[in-house]
Amino acid sequence: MNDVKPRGRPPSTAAREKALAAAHAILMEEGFGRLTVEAVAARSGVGKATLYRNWTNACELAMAALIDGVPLAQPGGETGLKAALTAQMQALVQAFATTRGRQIAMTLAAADPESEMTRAFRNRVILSSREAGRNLIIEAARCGEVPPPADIDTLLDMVYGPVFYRILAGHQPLNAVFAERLADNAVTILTAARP
Amino acid sequence: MNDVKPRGRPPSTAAREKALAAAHAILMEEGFGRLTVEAVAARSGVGKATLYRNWTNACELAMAALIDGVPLAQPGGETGLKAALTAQMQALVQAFATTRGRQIAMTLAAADPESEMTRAFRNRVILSSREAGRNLIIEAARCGEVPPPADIDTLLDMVYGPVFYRILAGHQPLNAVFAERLADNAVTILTAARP
Amino acid sequence: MNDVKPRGRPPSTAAREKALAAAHAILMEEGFGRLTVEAVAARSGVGKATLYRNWTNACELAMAALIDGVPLAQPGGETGLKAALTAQMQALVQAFATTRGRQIAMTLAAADPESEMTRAFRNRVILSSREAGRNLIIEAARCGEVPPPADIDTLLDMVYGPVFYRILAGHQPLNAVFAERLADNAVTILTAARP
Amino acid sequence: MNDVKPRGRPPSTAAREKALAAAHAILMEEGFGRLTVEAVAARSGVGKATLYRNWTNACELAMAALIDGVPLAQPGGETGLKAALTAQMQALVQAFATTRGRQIAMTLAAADPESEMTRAFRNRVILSSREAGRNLIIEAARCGEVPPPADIDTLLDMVYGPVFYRILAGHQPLNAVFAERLADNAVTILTAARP
DNA sequence: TGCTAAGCGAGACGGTACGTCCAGTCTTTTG
DNA sequence: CAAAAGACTGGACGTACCGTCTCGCTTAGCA
Repeated sequence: MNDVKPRGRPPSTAAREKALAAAHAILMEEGFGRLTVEAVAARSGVGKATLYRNWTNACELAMAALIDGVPLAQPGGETGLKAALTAQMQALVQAFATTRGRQIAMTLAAADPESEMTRAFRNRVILSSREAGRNLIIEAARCGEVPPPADIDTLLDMVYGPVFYRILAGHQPLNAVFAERLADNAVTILTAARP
Repeated sequence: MNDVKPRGRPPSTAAREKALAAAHAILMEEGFGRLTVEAVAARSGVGKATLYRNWTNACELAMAALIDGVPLAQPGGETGLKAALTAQMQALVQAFATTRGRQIAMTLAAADPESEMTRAFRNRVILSSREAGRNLIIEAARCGEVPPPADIDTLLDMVYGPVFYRILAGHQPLNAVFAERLADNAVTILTAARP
Repeated sequence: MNDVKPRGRPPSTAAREKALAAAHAILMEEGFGRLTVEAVAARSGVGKATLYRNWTNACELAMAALIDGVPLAQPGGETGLKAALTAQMQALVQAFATTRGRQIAMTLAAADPESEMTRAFRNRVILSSREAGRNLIIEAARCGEVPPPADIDTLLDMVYGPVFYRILAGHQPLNAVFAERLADNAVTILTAARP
Repeated sequence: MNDVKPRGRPPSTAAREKALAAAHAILMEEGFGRLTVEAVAARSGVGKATLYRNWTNACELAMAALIDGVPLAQPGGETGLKAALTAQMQALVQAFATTRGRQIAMTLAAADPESEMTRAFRNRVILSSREAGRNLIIEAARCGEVPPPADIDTLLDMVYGPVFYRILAGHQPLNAVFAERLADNAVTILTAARP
């Protein structure tokens, strides 16, 4: 077993929470560029050393702050793949068509791609909706609503990738119509699979 | 007309070129995080003041350095939309499946979205391939090869967005098969338009 | 002979005058620390190259600007060495108990002591009053009013040095009483010379 | 009382000492003009921020470096005001007839006259010898060696001012004979007081 | 109850880069 | 051909954060 009681004062969860709250507030109010370790320390009242004890740099702290609060698409009672996918995409687009969306993209771009925290952030924030979509499609295929997809990963990227593409490039708006069209086209690809 | 001869010493194109070359080298050798104005000045022998006279910050300098050197998809003599699109996507994926790809994504994420330079960078580096794809599709529709697309913007985002999605999230590799599948699915959507 | 007609556009005395005027204004309004070549160029409309053609650096330009305008003690019709010396010292103290006094001290301290311009500045601005005092004393000795001084240079330094000492150290004010006491003590030293 | 324990890491005296030593070395080897904050940081290994935490600019740093190391005139066992004063003046002249003398004058001229550090510098470096001289004279008057001086401040300025005058203007050398003559004249003024 | 280990805030430390200012030089066009 | 205009390299400025390191003070489990 590995539950040897550690000696000494235990790490303070209060400090972690205050730090995350301050980081989140700075991200929303001032943006990723202002999210410095020093600023979080000053705003939260947590010492810099404590921050470095919990996160290796400001970027990881940002990711930790952003992980909480991304609303997971609740299943919903939609009937039919198209309706369910459309609902999920609209929720996603709404969640990312905000300040937070761009902050998330910037954070991910700046993060060390090898880091453990980056992996967790990707899975929890970027790819969780993609996995939800995968489940919808697999379920629909299991029910015989659509044929089993040939390359589901590419398909998923074609549904979820455009959202981040528009956040990054900003050439077109993120809105409900866009979400619907993405879902539509996904179903088109699925059903047009050669029999 | 507004072609009054400017007085004083004209800006040195040599300085600009040296700066861009140094910036490009740093980007490729050390990454976007090391592209500081100071480093470019030191490496290029160009004064910091001259750099600030030409670009407002290191990020714009990075964009300027990245604008040159992105290979535009040459038209190619492919016959048929699917072949042409596949060829273009494979070239794009090859171009971005490198260090440069991630650097470009990071640069764009870090850039001020309102800046003039950012707009130019987006158009020249991120969206130029998208416009090439648009031309391919419009031409195919004009020839009657496919029906005229209902929402070509969403369709284009579904083709080009996934490339940047994979660069950013890194959950799946960028390779030729992926490029082909994207092109395939795009044609599927186009041809499946309601009869 | 050396009067070969110079070819080309003759040096502009107007440029020199504008430069000196601007330098003087900056010295009085903003102080010696703000007297940069760039500031003089900007304020006077004279090109930097022209300034460097006429003065080797900002400090020399400052000295040139300060040379003009120091009021030479007019002989005055005072009778008697003590009265004449007192009058002269009071005029001097009045002239240096201003912004200009401190600027002059700073300029001299910052100047290259070997430079030609520094020598001229010293002679015209710092030492001219000392020479006037020397003349007063020599004249008085010639008239038999006082014995011929043993070491007139030390005596002169004891009269004029304290003025700059107080400017530099600022431990005591420069005023008319001080000027009078200096003159008194000088006469005391002169008359107390052992016969 | 006001002895609240300071929180946080205490300032490092080692850093201060290293900085002062480096500043002093630069002053002596390269002169006041080369005493930049950057140079002190580079030479001492102390961070720039630490320097700015302790001194507001390079000039104050220079003054701090010059304060230490000015040899205070040791009382000496001279008998008689004239001998004592001569000895003190000769020591002073010897101390200032070096590179240091001019550096000190330049530093004082360049300093902000209002600053706390400037005041300390003046008192410790410029005026300390003057106060020593004041004590000699007061003591001699107390012993009945000379009459009590009418205006001791002016007298002191006439003794010590000429030293800085010669440093600044450089029209005459600083040497032992000059020191002796200053002391002589001072005693002459003192003893010639109205009977 | 006291000991001891570890986390805590605060804040100074050596650094790196920032963006600005100015020095002094060089290269244009204008008078 | 000199003056003016102004861009150039170079270097110091003073600031902001970085990530590390003492400090003195909790806050716990262990003795």
